[in-house]
Amino acid sequence: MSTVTITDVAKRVGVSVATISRYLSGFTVRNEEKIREAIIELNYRPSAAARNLKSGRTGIIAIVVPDITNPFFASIVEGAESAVGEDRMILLVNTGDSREREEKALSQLFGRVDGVIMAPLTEDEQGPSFFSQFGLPIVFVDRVTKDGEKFSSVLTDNAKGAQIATDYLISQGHQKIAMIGGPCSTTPGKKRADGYRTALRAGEISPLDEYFIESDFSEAGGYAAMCKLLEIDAPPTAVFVANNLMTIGALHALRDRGVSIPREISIIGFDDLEFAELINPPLTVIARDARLQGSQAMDLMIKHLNNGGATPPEHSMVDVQLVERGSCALPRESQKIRSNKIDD
Amino acid sequence: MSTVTITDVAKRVGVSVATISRYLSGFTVRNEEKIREAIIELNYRPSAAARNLKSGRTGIIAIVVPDITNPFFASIVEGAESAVGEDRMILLVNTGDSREREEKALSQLFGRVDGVIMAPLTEDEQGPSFFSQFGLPIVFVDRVTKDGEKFSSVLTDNAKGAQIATDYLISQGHQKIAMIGGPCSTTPGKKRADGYRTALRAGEISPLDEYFIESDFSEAGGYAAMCKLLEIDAPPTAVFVANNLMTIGALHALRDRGVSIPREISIIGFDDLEFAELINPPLTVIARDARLQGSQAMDLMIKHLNNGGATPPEHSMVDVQLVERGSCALPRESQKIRSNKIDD
DNA sequence: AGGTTATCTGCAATCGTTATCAGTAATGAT
DNA sequence: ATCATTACTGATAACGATTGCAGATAACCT
Repeated sequence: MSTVTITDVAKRVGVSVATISRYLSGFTVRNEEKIREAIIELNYRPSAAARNLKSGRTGIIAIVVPDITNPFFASIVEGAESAVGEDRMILLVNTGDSREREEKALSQLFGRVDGVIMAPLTEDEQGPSFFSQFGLPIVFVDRVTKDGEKFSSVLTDNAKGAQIATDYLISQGHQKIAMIGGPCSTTPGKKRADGYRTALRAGEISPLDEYFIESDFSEAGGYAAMCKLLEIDAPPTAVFVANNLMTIGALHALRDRGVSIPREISIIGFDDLEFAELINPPLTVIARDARLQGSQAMDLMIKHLNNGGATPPEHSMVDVQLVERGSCALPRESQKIRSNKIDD
Repeated sequence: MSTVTITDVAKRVGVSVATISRYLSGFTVRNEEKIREAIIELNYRPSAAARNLKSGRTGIIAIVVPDITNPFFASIVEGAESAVGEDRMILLVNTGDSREREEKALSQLFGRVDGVIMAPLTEDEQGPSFFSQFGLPIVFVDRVTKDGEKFSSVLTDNAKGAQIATDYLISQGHQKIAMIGGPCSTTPGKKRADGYRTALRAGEISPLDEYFIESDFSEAGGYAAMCKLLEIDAPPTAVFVANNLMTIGALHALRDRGVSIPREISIIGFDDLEFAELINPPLTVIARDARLQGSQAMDLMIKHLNNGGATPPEHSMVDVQLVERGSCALPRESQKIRSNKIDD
């Protein structure tokens, strides 16, 4: 039924396939009217496969993210989608934080897409030219890898964000400031930890190993990390949590143990949440425009493709800002927690 | 560089392209070892485009959703992704609630994908065989259209969910029960409104027009609707909100006006939220397994494709359940609100 | 009308793969 | 040694579109 080819249209009109093809490509041809009619009557749609084969272009850009249910990545995807334009589409790959799937996806993507926008799982672990081997144009978003220099990227100012968060806590009088971080093998994990330590040192507080927990950017990880922090002899009076999912986990942990925010502990998250104002107290966060990151990545990719893949890598940086709400306050109650713990 | 074809491999090994092709398809050939080596050395990857052209299959399944940043749809996508299997991939289209983009996507998808899993925007408005015209296998998820009978679908038991929610409010003693609904042109919008009314009648409460607001499933819509409800002379003592985004909006509205939940008003949402336990009070909702809906839809699609597209449409239904938390209570304070309003 | 452009046209090659078909080599049976 | 069977191979025609080339038609000028 739906196997109408350009030949069928040509026969119907009584011209050669070349003429139909030219009509489709926008050239002026003699029987435009009849061709238009024939196409509609036959319900002809050009075969994408055949076009790809001839042109080598697919009109599809892949976007590879670790977890689409993370609102941050969903926003990146939405941003990319909004910038993709009329004549291209997005192919989504959700790697589910599996490196194996990430690699398989990349190799399957070859030939199916014109380019890949991706948030890679880790910086290290792969060889230095791991991503080059696939022969695909890549734009990294949110995270880079060792061969980051070879490809364009759109990052957040992670270090700055972490620094602002930590500074803010210091300015409120906190000294015992903990951090629940992401994997240091990832760009945001590493940079945010750096920013945290830089701010501490600038505030003449020496970073304690005990107060830094390297977690995994997941809700469960945030939960576990917060529990661990609460069990320390001298628990922190404030915690900076390095991403949204871990923040949710941390909040759950605090809620389950009945720890009051910000009376007993102050908390600041990285990445805003749709419901940050709705929780009690409203959550103070470091926010950034994820949609913008996605659309910028797409812009970079399209620019690259439209230039025949001849553009040099470009690196862009999205700004962060502090959104003050109610989850941080003076550390006046910190003694109380400590004495409680000593009773155990 | 990356233009290594099957011919190159054949030359290298000293056999014909046919042999290489057969090797790739799993037949036993004489020089397996040499072929394997040559493929690796040359970094040969079969052209997806050429294969598509020959076979007519792309190995790609599209998933079309109105809004990927809605956690519900993100979960559907994740579920579908998890069930897609080794040899297929997912192409995501985010229509942004635009019917124009939905239609354009569908026509662009033809030939690029083997099938489409979609949550259509509206049931009506399009002609009865609108979706048939594209000649694509479709599985509807969450929503159906007029030609729903022709295609498989995976729906939620929307009416039942709405009924349970309303019953629950009635059982707590509420009489003035409002609903913030979705567009009645959509399946969930219509069915949930039906369930709400059915439950009211069963409880011998006659549905008031004033208490039913047809909104648009968006956060802003939920906000506006809740504001409207609060301005009624005899405002409701309980509200059933028909989806997650509108619930967020409604909560924001209540918060902005300082209305206390559940003291002054009880609220129950449709679709659970990651943070439902974190808000104050924890939100009572009707929950369902969105991931499961996604994976079931994918299963149906794959089954259909593997049978050569010869399977009859199947319709499956995902169950709902009440998750009691703290946002609903007895309507004891309702008089107070009313008297306030009379003062105006 | 005749000659020169300017437009448009059809033919056929091409993209990289798979499937068909006829053919060759190896094996086994007699 | 002959023939039948099996197991593999290579040449080639598709798949459906695009494009360079050469030829045809139309338009334009004197």
